[in-house]
Parts: sequence; structure tokens; C-alpha cells
Amino acid sequence: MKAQPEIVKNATTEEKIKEAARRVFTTKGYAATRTRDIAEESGYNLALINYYFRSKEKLFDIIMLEHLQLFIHSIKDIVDNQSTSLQEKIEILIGHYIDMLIKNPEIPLFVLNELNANPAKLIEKLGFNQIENDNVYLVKQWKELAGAKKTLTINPMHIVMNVLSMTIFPFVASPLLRDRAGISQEEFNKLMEERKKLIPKWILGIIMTTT
Amino acid sequence: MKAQPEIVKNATTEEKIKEAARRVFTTKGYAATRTRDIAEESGYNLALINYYFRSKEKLFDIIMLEHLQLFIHSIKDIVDNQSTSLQEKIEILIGHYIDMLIKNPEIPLFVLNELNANPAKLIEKLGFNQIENDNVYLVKQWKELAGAKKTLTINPMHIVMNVLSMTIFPFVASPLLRDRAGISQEEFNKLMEERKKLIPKWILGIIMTTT
DNA sequence: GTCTATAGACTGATAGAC
DNA sequence: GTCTATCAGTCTATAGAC
Repeated sequence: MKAQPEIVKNATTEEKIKEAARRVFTTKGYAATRTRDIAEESGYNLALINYYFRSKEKLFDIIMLEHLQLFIHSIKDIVDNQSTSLQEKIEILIGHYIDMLIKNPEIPLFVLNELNANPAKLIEKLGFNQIENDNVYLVKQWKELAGAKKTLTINPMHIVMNVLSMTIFPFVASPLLRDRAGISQEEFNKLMEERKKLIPKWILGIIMTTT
Repeated sequence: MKAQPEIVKNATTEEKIKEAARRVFTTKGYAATRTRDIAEESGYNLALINYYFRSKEKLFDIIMLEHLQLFIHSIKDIVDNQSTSLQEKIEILIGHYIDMLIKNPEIPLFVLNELNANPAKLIEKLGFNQIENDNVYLVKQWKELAGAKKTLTINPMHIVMNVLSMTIFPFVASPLLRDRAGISQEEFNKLMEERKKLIPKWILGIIMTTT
């Protein structure tokens, strides 16, 4: 379930191979990864990969599924909470994702690639149904706000795009920021920590001022 | 120089192979692309790829370089223009990139992958030196604004992140938007056309209100 | 469970006919 | 310039020893 355990002590061989595979797959991608790379990274032999996971593809599918679960995990509790305001929900969601992405910065590019190469395969696994559902409290709150504020003529999709963009994209582009703008890993993480509070503020500003 | 010619008439064999390679590389990635795929896509034989381009890797490098040039092309003229305001520069830059990305939506993920897999190789080719240079007029205008507005204590990198994020990320995530949110290609492009004016407005708002 | 050795298929690249 | 045929290397997966 964990995509990046800090230190794997007393892990079984199966777990060690899976973690090794996760590291190699997320950095090199599926096609560029050789089962030999995974074996070497895990410290075990090539044959054990097939012994535990039957094939390279099945191992990849398991890892991809676990990463997707990291994305949708515990989201429902946040968006369907009746005791938090719309603004609080946005703050909690963004904070939640930035925390997760600081721990697993390689996930977005990894998932976006698979989404691009194999949309149908992933889409069914995403299970976002729980979110687009009208019964979710966040959607209800949004519609109340949209109803009250007559000037809110902007397509709500722009807001969704902005939240996802400002939260996720920096992680996807971090090699560029690090190597070109000369930003270290620590400085980058510090910037992302700042964005936990900044992005909700900006988003609220965008919602309120867009006529 | 063109990454996506509308219709290639009277193209030489070399050009046809290059265009076929561009299509296959950008959709499947370098590792997952077989020279046989390129040959089939081009309508020619496998041997001609090596005849014209010596190797799969050299062909890939040529295509990557052309895509990078699309990104930095004519930027200098925009950012160093002394007769446009800071706001106008932002509007022109964003409009310029959205136009380019609507024509070549697969470029960002393609470039970001290579940047992730092989940072050193790309960074030197990027030639962004012309932009980070203090002599560039946009930088001068930004510093004037920052000097005049004492409350402008935000790290400028946030602004850069926001512009890049809100402009580029939707294209990277478009399979998600199309298949999950049920947005068609036309609707997506229409949203991006709207964003040409919206993003500069939002960015200016962020600059002015962030204390 | 873990290893070595190898089968069987595929890949990038080239030789050589036309 | 363009093709067919093929080589040499590499890959995933498995058989079989321990």
C-alpha cells in the first residue's frame, strides 16, 4: 500500500522485489526497464521476479495500481465532510496532495505517462466515480456558491485545472527547475510547503474575482 | 523546423521518415518505439531509417532538438521587447505557447520525460541562457515592479511556476480530462483558448494581491 | 526459496541485390 | 535510393539443480 516506505526492514523477498521494481519503473518507465535492472536493484536473482509476480507486466500493473490508490486514498472523507467549508476543503486537499508528492515526487510523471500510453486500461481503475458524484458535499457547496454569486460565469473546469496544475505540475517539471533555475531539493520542497497555503488563497481569489 | 506539418506533400523520403518517427516517438516514447514501427508508419522499409539517420538514437535526438526549438523559438523577441508592458509580455507569451501547444499537444509530456530520464543531455541544449540573463527587458520590468511594490515579498519562482503550470499542465493531463471528465478535443481546445486571456489576468491578480 | 543456465522471441543494424 | 535477408546482441521467461 505504501509507495515509498522510508526504510524497509525485515521485508519479505517479495516486498523487496516490489520496492526495487517501483524505484526502477518510476525512474525509467516500463519499456526502458529490464527485469535484470529490477533483479539487480533488489539484490536478488532475475528468476525470482517471475517466481513471485509471473511476469514483468503483472508486476508493473501491481505497482501502478498502488500508486493510483495513493491518489484517490482518503479523498472521499475530505470532499464529503459536512463540517468543513469549501475553502477548508480546498486547503486540506492541496495540503494532503503536496505532502504525498513531496514523499513520492516521481508519481505524477509515472502515472501521466501510463495515462497517455494506455488510457482505457487506467481509466477504469481510477474509480473517480466517487468524486464526480453529485451527492458529494464539496460539489453541493460549490453549487451553492455558484448560485449565490451571479457573476460566477467561468467554466468550473478552469478551477479544477488550476488546482491540479499549480499543485502537481511543479513536481513534473522539477528537473527543469533544479538544473536550470539552480534550485536544490530542499529549496524546492520549501517552495512547495509555501504553496500549501498560497495555492488555496490564489484559487479563492480567482473564484471571487473572475466575472 | 516544423514539428507537425498539416499535410506533407512532395516531402522527400528523409522528411517522411522523420515525420513518421516524430509521431511514433511522441506517442510511445523512445524505449517503447521500435525502428520497425517507424518504418511501417512512414511507408518505407526498416533499412532506410539507418540509411538516412544512421541510428534510432540519432533520429530521436534530431526530433527532440526540433521540439525544444519550438519551445524557445522567438521567445527572445517577446521578452526583450522594450515597447510592451510587463502585462502585455505575459499575455503574448501565454498566447504564443497555447497556440503552439494546441497544434502540438504531445510535446510537453515528450520533453518532460526526456528531461526526467536524461537531464544533463537536454539541459545543455535548452539554451535558456538568453532568458535568465539580466539584460532581458522582462527581467528589468519585473525588478522595477518588485522595487516599487514593497509588499511583493513572494518568491518570484512561484509566479514562474504558476504561469508554466496553468499553461502547460492541462495539455499533459488532457487524457484524464477527456476520458474522465468527458471533455472532447474541441471543448478542450476551446477551454485553452479561453485561458489565453484568463491566465494573464489571474497571474496579475496573484502578483498584485500577494503580500 | 533461490540460484544458474538456457530457450525462444525480438531488436537495431547491416550486407548485398536490384 | 530502396529493398530482402540475416546477423549479432539483448530481452523475458522458464527449466532444473540445490
